[in-house]
This record gives sequence, structure tokens and C-alpha cells, in this order.
Amino acid sequence: MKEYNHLKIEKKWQSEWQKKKVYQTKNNFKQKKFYVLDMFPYPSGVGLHVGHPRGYIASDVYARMKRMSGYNVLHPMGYDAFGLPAEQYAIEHKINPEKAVAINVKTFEKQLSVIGLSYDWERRVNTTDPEYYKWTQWIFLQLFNSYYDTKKNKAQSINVLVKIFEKSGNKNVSAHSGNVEVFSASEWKNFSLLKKQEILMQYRLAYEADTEVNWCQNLGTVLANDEIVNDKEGKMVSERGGHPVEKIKIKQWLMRITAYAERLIDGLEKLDWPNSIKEIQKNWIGKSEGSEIEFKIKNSNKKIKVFTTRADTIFGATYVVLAPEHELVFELKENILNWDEVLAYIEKTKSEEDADRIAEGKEKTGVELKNIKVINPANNEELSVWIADYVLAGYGTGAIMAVPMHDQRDRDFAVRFNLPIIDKPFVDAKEITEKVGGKVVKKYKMRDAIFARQRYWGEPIPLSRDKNGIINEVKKLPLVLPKVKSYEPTGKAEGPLAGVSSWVKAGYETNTMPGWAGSSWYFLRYMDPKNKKNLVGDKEIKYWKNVDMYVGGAEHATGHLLYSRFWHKFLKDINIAVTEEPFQKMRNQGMILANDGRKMSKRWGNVINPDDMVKTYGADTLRLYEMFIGPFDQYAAWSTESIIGPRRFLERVWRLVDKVDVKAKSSKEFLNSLHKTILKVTEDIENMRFNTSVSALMILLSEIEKEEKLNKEDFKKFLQILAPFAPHMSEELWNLLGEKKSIHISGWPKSENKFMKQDEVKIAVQINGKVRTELVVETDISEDMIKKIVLANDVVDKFLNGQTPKRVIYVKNRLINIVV
RNA sequence: GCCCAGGUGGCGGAAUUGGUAGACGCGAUGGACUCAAAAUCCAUUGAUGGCAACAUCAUGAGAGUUCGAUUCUCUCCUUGGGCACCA
Repeated sequence: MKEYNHLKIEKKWQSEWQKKKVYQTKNNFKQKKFYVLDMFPYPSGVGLHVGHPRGYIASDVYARMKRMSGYNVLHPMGYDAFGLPAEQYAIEHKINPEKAVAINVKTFEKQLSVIGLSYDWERRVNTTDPEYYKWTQWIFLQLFNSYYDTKKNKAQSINVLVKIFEKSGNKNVSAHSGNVEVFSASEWKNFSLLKKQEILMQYRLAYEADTEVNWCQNLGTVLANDEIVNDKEGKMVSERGGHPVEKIKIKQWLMRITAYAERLIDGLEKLDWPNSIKEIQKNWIGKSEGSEIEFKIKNSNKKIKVFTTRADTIFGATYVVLAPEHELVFELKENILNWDEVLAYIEKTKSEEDADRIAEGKEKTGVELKNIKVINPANNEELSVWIADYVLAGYGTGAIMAVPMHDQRDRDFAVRFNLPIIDKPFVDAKEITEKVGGKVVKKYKMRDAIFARQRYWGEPIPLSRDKNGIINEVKKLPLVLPKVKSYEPTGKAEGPLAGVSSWVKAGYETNTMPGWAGSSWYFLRYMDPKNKKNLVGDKEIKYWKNVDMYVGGAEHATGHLLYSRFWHKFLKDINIAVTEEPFQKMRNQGMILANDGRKMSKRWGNVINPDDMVKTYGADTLRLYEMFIGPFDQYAAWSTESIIGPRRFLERVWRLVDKVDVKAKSSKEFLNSLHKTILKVTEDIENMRFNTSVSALMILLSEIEKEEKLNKEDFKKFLQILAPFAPHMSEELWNLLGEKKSIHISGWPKSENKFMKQDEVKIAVQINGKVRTELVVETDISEDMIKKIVLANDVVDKFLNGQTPKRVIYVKNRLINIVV
């Protein structure tokens, strides 16, 4: 057998597979389907390091096993290329982002192509392709044209709502957020177009509103909350570059994700996802159940509505606090004796950034509304009313009843301002809520998502506004992003599109969609990527349904993974998607760190390039090593020293071919190991425990090497279970054995029970829980028999030293423990 | 502060989910082959004591449950991740 030349073999098979379309996914709608998906990357242009392909290799191993097991596997790859990173790259390198993306995609594919991943490249999608974002825009319009029917608990066409308004006004339809005045049917008919538009805006799932946003002057853009971090002093800075961030108010588009809060929480239960991700999402949505209770204001017909999760402590309430921004404060202006002081406090909180509020520490501040008293509905006691910044306008009702006995924050405040702290017994929360005329409600911390960026490189929002301010849909999609001279930030809270006069004249939005728009539905497009008429064909979606196994980084827990679930639920409501959830099963890969335990980065000079590894050791070795390096979902430190292990393993496999003999008879021991390993590798891949399956293959190799001559059929089984990990070498050897069809569609071997039985087992003999000796006995020996043998044993006799055993515990085929 | 996930040899990590701790790989040491080196093969490799058989200790620390604990319970230390004045 000639030397193992990985360069030649790998190149040969990669082009062969491509030529024969071995990995092409066909629409065989009668075959069992399996959809294995990687989170698609930003082609960043920096190039990949050795940590990036870890997830791709894992999903590839998984996909290959499923494909060999007889599933029709959908395993595609594509690019998420809109968004800030691509735009920044274009600005830095002074090139058109479109060109930058094309270059980066090329680099990326070149680097990936040598690893031997079994993607069906013909299905690749790119979010910046007008033929793709046409459908992103289409989804936006569907959201714009829908409202959330809280009774049916699903999205409905906005036309349904208009009909309701025409028939009976809005007294039976509450807006999901915001305050909408109640109007009758006849009033509705008399409203102006603009007024109608304003009202409907309170209901639409994609809607425009005044928002307080995080403005970053240096980046010239508005940032999402998850794009902001706190620096050492607690000040808000951008995650990218660490530039200062401040709050400003602008009008922009939002997505009413809060309408789906309940379904987003409920859906988590049935998902096979890492627990930590589910927890993060649950906390992020932040559901709490509590009571809304009204406190009457003395000498007024107004009431303060508070939200509490502890209605059971209502008898211990000693004062009431409003958020400084609460509108009631202004309504009560005439009655407040210290208005100047109150106003000063309101102004002060306004100018403060959230970060400053936190940085201030736990010190509570606030001002009493002098001359305002409320009545506790539980016991008719008179309570004072305060405003304080520790009560947030945006959560609950923006007002609380303070129970300093049971709440630390209330206690801090009470101590600071010398307010009473009283201990009263608990009552039943539900009962008391009903008794005082309150309401049991659910609240969520999650806010609606801003769906606009003051940027160039994103999907244009397909709406236009005429001179009267009336919004119209763009009828012909895609609304193509126009070419501009400059992608630089304008320095104002509007995007570069504001500088394109024809665009502005047409009344188009100058904001573009955020980075997550295109990535929130791409998995559906892979099912039918070239469909010109529909987002996805009916037959295709009914067959592929959803992603069965999703692999990617855990950092998307509150971004991509939440938004995708939201859009998918919406698409289900409008009868596009057929499942409630997009990703049934998900696993996160752990990062690969450099030798020194730090992240791989140019800055540290510790980057290992996959191309170099492939050149020196081969793709198969790299694949095996990355799977062997440690538990898939945990961090692992790269060690170029250790990669030699898997390489040696492959060289030993290579040498086996000389031993292959059609007439050879496999030994009992070998057959036993082979079938046990088939079972183990199958189960391990299924559970993403790649490290132990590689280890199992190594153990099996040692067993094979003990064979004088190798039975061909049994050796082929070994190659088949090796194939997902080392696709090139297994294909080469498979071919050398005279097989014409690719090993990767050759089937998956079955572990047969008849080979897995063993005649004898080793049993540990313990005395008082300590192992003293070992015995080899026949498998499944009876308890009586083993007892007799053990008690007659010399070593046991020595340790017993004449004592009679009090108890004997026998674990079948494993151990026997004698207790004295 | 609250919520998750970790902590096992020199290193990466195994352990059938309560049943022989350290599989597998790297590294190291010794040997074979070679004029020599590389590669390959063989042996040893948790610590301590002992010529040895063997014994004792050992899974972040301390307790507990159990015949038996890396695994379950409690307290604490520590490293990551998430949330954070959310009523």
C-alpha cells in the first residue's frame, strides 16, 4: 500500500462528489426527511480561524449519518450579509458593500470547501440578493397588514379590524400597547384618513412610533440593546468600538413581538434545546403574574392603578410610588403643593441616562407629592404618594404600592425618607384582588423590537408616504436598495438614503431594516430557494416543515433565536409556515480557544488557520480532531501538538487495507467490538457526543489490528461508521475495495445483538465498598452461584478474617459487595 | 443581588446516569529497529510508601444520605454565561 497522501485524495473526492452531485437534496417527498441546519454566517472578510468550522463539522457529521441512514437530508449553507459589520468593512476598505460581500463570500467558500462539508450548494441563499430580500420585504408588509387578535390568539388581517371598527367601533378590541381612545362606529366613519391611519398604527404588528433609542454619535447609528455594553464606569458604550451612547427620541418602525410573548414562553417547553438557552429566553421575556389594583385619590375622582405580584402583602402597604414620567403626575399638578420640587425631580430623571441611574448605586431618591393621598382599598387607610426613579414607567402600570416590610427596594426607600414599615399577616392574593375590585394580569419585561436602522446596508422598508402623510405599500417587490455615493454615517438620526433625492422624492423610508430581518426566516427559503412566485412552495413547506437539528452559537439566545421564533409563529398564523416552532432541536457549539486560553484573534497573534491544518494534516484529520477535542457544547483549547493523534489514527486505518481478505473469518472478539462500536457511534452522533464516538473508533481500530487477516465485509462496516468523520479517506478505501457507488449513500450498518453477547464478564469484588479483587465468571451468573464463588475466594477470606457477612449486594455482571 | 452551566492526572478529557475513577488522545520516560535521526512498534506513566505482592490517599473545600457518591442533598470557594431598581 502506497503512502497516505491526503492532499491528493481529498482534492480528488471533493471534485468527484461535486461532479456526481452526491450531496444534492432532491424533492423525494415520499422519503423520510431530515433537516440539519447551521446558523448561517456573516462573511466577515477577516477569514476563518480553526474555531469557526467546529459547528459546521459537527452538523456535517450528523447530516452524513442521517443521510446514510436513509433520510432525505436537507443540509444547506448561505450568507447573512446585511448589517453593520459588512457596512463597516465596506467603509474601512472604501468599497461598495455589495462588492465587499461578494469578495468575502468567495473567501469563505474557498476556506470551507477544503473541509469536505456535504452541503447542497445549489440551495445557497444570500440575504442581500434582491431575489431573497424581496421576500423579507414581503413578510414586513404582511406584518404591517396584520394585528394581533387577543381572543383568537393569533394574527389577523388588518382589514378584519377595519370591518369591526366600521361595525362597532373599538370598544371590544383593545390595542396591544399604547392608549387608544374609545370610539364608536359612526365616529370611525368620520375620522380623517390620517386619523384612521394613526389609530390602526396602534394595532399593526409592524408599526411606527416615537421611541427612545440608543444613539451613538461616533457610529452614526441607533443601536439595539444587545449591541450596547456598560463600560467600567457603568456608562453605556457601543459593543463595537466602545463609543459613548446616549438616549434620544425619534420616530421609527417597530415589531410588536410583545403580542407573541405568551406563545414564545409556552413554545419553549416542547423544544429540545439546551436548558440554558431556554432559561435566557424565559428571563428575557420576563413573565410575571400579578394584580392590578386601583387606589382612589382622596378628594378627587382619579385613581392610581398599581401592579404588584404580591397582592398578598397589601395590608403592609405604607405608601404609593409613581414613575416620574407617569402622566397622572401632570394631571394632578393643581393639587400638588410642592409642584416646583416635583417638576425639578422629573426634569432631573429625564436628563439622566439609565446607566447613570444604575451607577449611582442603591441610593434611593424621590419626592413626595404633597397634599396627595390615596386610600388603600383593602383597609381604607390613607397613604402618601411619591415619585421616584426606582419605579419604571415602562413596566407594569408605572406605579406601585410599597410594602417595605417585604420588598428590599421599598424598605431602602422607606428608611431613607422615614416612612412607616409595618408587619401585617399575608392574605390570599387572588381573593384580595377580587375583593378590592382588582384584576389578575400577566406582565412581560420584553419590549417591542425596533425594526429600523439609520444605515445604508439593509433591506429598504417597502413603504412610501405621500405629501399628506398617508402611508402606501410598495406594490412591486423587491424595492431595490439604490446605489449611493457615500455609505458613511450622516451624523444625523437618518440613514444615507436620505441623501438620495429620487428616493426621498418618492417618499420612501430612509431607514433600512435591522440585521436580523433577513436571518429570521432564511431556513424556510432553503426548502425552495428558487421559487419566484412564493416565499416557499406549498408542497415543499409541507414536506420539510421545520428544522430538525439546528447548530450554532449560544450568543444568539436573545437575538436571532427569539426573532426567528416570533416571525415563524406569525408566518404560521398567516398559513405560510406549518409548525409553531422553527427549530425543533438545537445544540450550541463551544468556542475553540487558542493554546493560551484566550480567544483566537489577530490582536493576540494566536490565530490558527484551518487552511494550514488541512494542508499539513488533511481535512479528515482536522475533522476528527475538532470532534475529538472535547464535549461539543463546551469551550476547548486548541493544541496543534495534539492533532497528531487523529492523524496517526488515520494512518493506521490506511495500513489496514493490506490485510483485507474476502475469505478471512472475523474473530469473535472483533465482531463483538465491531457491533458494540456501531451501536455506540450511532448513539453518540445522535446525541452530539462526537468526542466519545471518535474514541470508540480508536478502540475498535486497536481490536482490528489484532486480526491476522481482515474480513472485507466487516471492514466495510468499519469504514461506514468512520465515513461521517473522515469522508475522504473512507471513500478512497471504499473505492479501493472495488465499490462503485459512494460510501456516503451506501447505507448505515446495523449493530446485531447476536454478536454483542459475551460469554464471560469481569466482576469486581468489594468488601465494605472497597475493591479487593476481580473475578471472571460466565455472563448473567446467578446471585447464589457468584456468592458461593466469592466466599470461597482466598483474597475475600483474608479480608473477612473470620467474620460473617452481614449483607451481600450483587449488581449483575458488574460487582459484588460484601458488607461485614 | 438574582438565574443558569462548569471545577476530575503534566495537558484535552472518559465514567453505561448511584456500581471497579482516570477510557481514548497528547506529552513524558525506558526499550526495539537504525551507523544515526525521523517515522513506526513494545512497555511504563494520578500521588505517597514499598525490592515486590500490596497498602493508603485522591474527582474545588467541608458536611450529609447510602453497602457503595465524580454522580444525589446542604453550605461554602471558584471560573464562565445571562439578567439586573421589572414591583
